[in-house]
Amino acid sequence: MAEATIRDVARRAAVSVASVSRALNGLSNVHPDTRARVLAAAKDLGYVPHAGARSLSLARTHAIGVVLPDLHGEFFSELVRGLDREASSRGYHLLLSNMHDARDHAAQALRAMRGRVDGLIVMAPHIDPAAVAAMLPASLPTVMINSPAGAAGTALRVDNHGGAQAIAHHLASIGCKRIVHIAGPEGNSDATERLDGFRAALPSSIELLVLPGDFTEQAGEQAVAALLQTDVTFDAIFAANDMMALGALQALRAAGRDVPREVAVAGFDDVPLARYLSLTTIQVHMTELGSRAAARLVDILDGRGSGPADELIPPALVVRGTTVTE
Amino acid sequence: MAEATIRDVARRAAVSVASVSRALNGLSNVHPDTRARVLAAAKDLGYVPHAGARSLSLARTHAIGVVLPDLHGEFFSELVRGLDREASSRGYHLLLSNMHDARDHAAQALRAMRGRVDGLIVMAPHIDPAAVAAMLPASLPTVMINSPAGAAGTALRVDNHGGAQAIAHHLASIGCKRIVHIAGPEGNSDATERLDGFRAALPSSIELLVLPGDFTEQAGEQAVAALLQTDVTFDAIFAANDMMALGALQALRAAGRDVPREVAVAGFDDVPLARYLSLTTIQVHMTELGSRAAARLVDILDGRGSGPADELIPPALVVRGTTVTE
DNA sequence: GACGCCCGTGTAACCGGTTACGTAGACGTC
DNA sequence: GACGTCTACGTAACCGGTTACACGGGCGTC
Repeated sequence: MAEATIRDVARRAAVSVASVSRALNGLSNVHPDTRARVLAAAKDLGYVPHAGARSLSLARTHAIGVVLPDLHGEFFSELVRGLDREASSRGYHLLLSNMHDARDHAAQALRAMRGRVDGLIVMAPHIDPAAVAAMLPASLPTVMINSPAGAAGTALRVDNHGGAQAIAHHLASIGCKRIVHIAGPEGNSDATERLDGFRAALPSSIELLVLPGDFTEQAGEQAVAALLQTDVTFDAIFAANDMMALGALQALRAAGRDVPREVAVAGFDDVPLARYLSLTTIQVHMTELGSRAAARLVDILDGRGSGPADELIPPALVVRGTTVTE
Repeated sequence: MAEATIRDVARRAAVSVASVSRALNGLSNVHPDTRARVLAAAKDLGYVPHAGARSLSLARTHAIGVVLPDLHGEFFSELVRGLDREASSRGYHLLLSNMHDARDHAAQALRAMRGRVDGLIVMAPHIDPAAVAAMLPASLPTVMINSPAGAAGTALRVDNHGGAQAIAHHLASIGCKRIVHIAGPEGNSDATERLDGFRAALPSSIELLVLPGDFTEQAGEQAVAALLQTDVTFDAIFAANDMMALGALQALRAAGRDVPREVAVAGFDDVPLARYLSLTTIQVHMTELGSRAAARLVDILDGRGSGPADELIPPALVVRGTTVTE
């Protein structure tokens, strides 16, 4: 049951631990015979190096910490897939840690990473960047994903502003005049950037009504259902994310409104569902965002460090059946 | 830049490292004054314990390794969400490692876990359980998810057999006579169990045609498209998973076949998309599977070990618009 | 044959924590 | 005042690797 240690191997091969270490790590200054004896002994004992001990003496864990908020569905899996793909191909593991609601719990989570990982990838669109920076264990290189502008360390961000602009231009081009925006959670930087970008690109001839939301499908549905009870008229809905747009679609369908003829609908993210339900949206390639972030961090860790320059991931407008007839 | 160590704290508080350790870990035999001095020193220096060193001396990492095959979309995120929820609530982190295709790469991945984690959660429906057992670093408690029957250690499995039976009964009850099954990848235990269960529950009066597949949407679409070119007739399709069922739906729609009137379609998994596209399927609650697996493992690790008894997660039939008119 | 060099190997310090064990001092008891 | 006990604390070993440094022996050179 007890695992063999390097000393057990040394004993069995009748050499010192130093030689075992050298032989196993492929250093050159080991006599072929010795190496063979060591390899044989290691095999006999089923020896597997203890990664923890190794990390301690090398000061290198070959793991990167990933701290994410409570993401839903595809968004999460695509991001993690991208992170994992890049990390594992470059010899790193991923240590996952969800940063739930509470602020101090988050600090806790970040601190716990010290000595466990070589670097951090943090996504915290709902937390003030300065606060995040303060929580980071110094000396852990960090790449931020979609954090509010001006965050510490390297940052990769989706171009929310540009994406929302693209939607604005698109809706304007198909002749919408009275647009409803369903916003994301208060204080969420993705949400506010989308609204800002949208507002900035909208011709003054177009009316804009902003409703509160929280990124959930339910919020989108309820907001639109409530709106339909009033006598407010509108010919387009732009939701701050796809799930709310889908909720909006359901409410419209339930009320018998024709999409896109009476009301055009657009979202943001391009979750896989969007394709099925033919939702016009902004494609945010989460997999790529993930792999770019991991690549960036690993570059830094391996000393190929490209400075702290930020990177903006350009999103693409995907026009589908909820804004134009097919 | 360099992080403070426990010895730095000791120096600053003018006590020994032992006292620092005791004070920080809340042991009782420390004088209040000493504890206060230590706490102050630690705070001044921004001291954060080095988890790696701690693990080494305690022989406890408080991390659990998660080794999964290349899962897609919701399936992955739901499972990980369940794992994470349970693990983090009980003080454990998740160390992710995708087990891609290659067999020896998998062994590598598993071995690399030694000294990094306290236990493993492994999902390997495509690998022979004996082979997996051989790859496991002895002494790492392991919980298998959906592995072929008879795997080592504790195992949690979705009741594929029972789920497929439910589909068989359902299709029979709505009068289907000639059913096409689109199978999963060769050698995948989920896939074969589903087919076996289905076949076993099908009355002999019903014809069954089995087509090969690989769990991808494309495979489902192509299989059905090809089938439609022939003069084979059928009134139902049961795909081994939802994604293939969705592919099948597209092929049918493209060919103008009426679902469910001409052809009933059913899948397996109940991915979120299934609800939107109104696909009849078997609900596999991945989140629960994940949290149950994590709970099981943590119980073992914390000594609350409930033996190696296996657990079967019962799936539920969800009847929707692709088999009955709404 | 003395010297220097290189190769292969072993000894022991080190990474940063935890903790068994020893001990000094305060206190109580007879 | 000798002795036992208890409390608070320090010393050093230990977890399992890596590696700087020392060293012994074989070999070539003058």
